[in-house]
Amino acid sequence: MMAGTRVEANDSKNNPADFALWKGSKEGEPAWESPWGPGRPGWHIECSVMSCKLLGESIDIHGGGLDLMFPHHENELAQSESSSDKQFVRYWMHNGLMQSGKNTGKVGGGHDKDGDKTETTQDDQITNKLAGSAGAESVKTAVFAHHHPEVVRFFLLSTHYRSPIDFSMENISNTEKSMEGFYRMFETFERVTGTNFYALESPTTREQTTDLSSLSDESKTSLADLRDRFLEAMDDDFNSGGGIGMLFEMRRVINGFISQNKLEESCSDEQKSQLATMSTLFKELSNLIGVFRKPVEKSSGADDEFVDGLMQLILDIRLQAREEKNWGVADKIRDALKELKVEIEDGKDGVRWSRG
RNA sequence: GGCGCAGUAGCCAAGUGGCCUAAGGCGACGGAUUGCAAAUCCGUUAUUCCCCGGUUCGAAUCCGGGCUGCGCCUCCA
Repeated sequence: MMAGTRVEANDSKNNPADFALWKGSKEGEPAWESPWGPGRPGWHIECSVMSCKLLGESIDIHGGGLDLMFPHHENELAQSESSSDKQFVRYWMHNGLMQSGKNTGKVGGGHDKDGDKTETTQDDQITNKLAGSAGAESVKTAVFAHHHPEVVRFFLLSTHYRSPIDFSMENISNTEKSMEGFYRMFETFERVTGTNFYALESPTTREQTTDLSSLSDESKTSLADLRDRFLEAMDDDFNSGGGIGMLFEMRRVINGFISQNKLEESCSDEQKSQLATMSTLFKELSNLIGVFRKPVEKSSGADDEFVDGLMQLILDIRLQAREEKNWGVADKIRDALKELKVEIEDGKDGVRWSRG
């Protein structure tokens, strides 16, 4: 590092590489007595101390944003090892920063980069909120108001942790859309087997991995291959994006099994059990990255008795119209409901509806 | 100015020397299915990986030089 290239070298330092271990406290700040007067630990000390106290003098993995490499992690390393005389960290994992197309900069940090604010989009508003001082709390209000945390998690995992990720409502919506197919698959699973996907007991260790021996050779081979590739990706520096690709492929295999054998129409006990095996493997792997562990609660009043009653009435009328081949009325009802963000699907075994 | 990260299809994104005539998702288009849709399944959608050189039998992947975006080199954490 070239000391003092951007900021004047500080005269009070004996060495330009020196950094503050202890800071004098300002008005109103918590302070402790010390040989140098009332003060508090410097930022780097806080982390060294907490890490040492809670995790020991040596730890396996230290994570953090790329932006903290210098000076924070380097200083932590220097002081921790000077103090303990032991290796502080075995592996450093630095994640790429989240950035947002226009108003770039790190999201949720303490810096206030003033960009030219010529026009304001929804993304800008949210980005501005994220970059504000309220930090984590505003992330919650801004993003989680529109998207379930599971979607946000999936979004973050869809790219490699070391890569920068572009934050935008469009990108998150895209992720949400891509995930709908998974939730629909779980619903189909329940219709076919009569049991809930989330109730499946899936293994949590590699040794106990789901036993695929009851499956046909074809499904067994493709699923085992996808499992191997998933684990290979995750073993390779936590390549969650690569792993997620395998999850999508497993979805296709499972949906294909359901579709080819017309399981929605009739399903033998053996087929139910095979479907459960496939889904268990899917659950095993997806749970590894922390998704699809528990049901996502419906946001709108899906279990509202009044709404249910009304919907039942409307769908009965539409069913009658369809039986009389009165497509005009049937389609009018479907279109009108769509306007109200209620989706209708005519399945083999009846009509399904869902609020968007 | 120094150091670091990134640049892959319309968009998102994996792949970092031969398995790449480059996963997967979204979108688009065709087919099966459907009364029509929706959902699902099948197929098509990058001879090419920011640009220019080089190394190599072989490069998206390595090296050199550009261009572009971002981070750090301040305070705060």
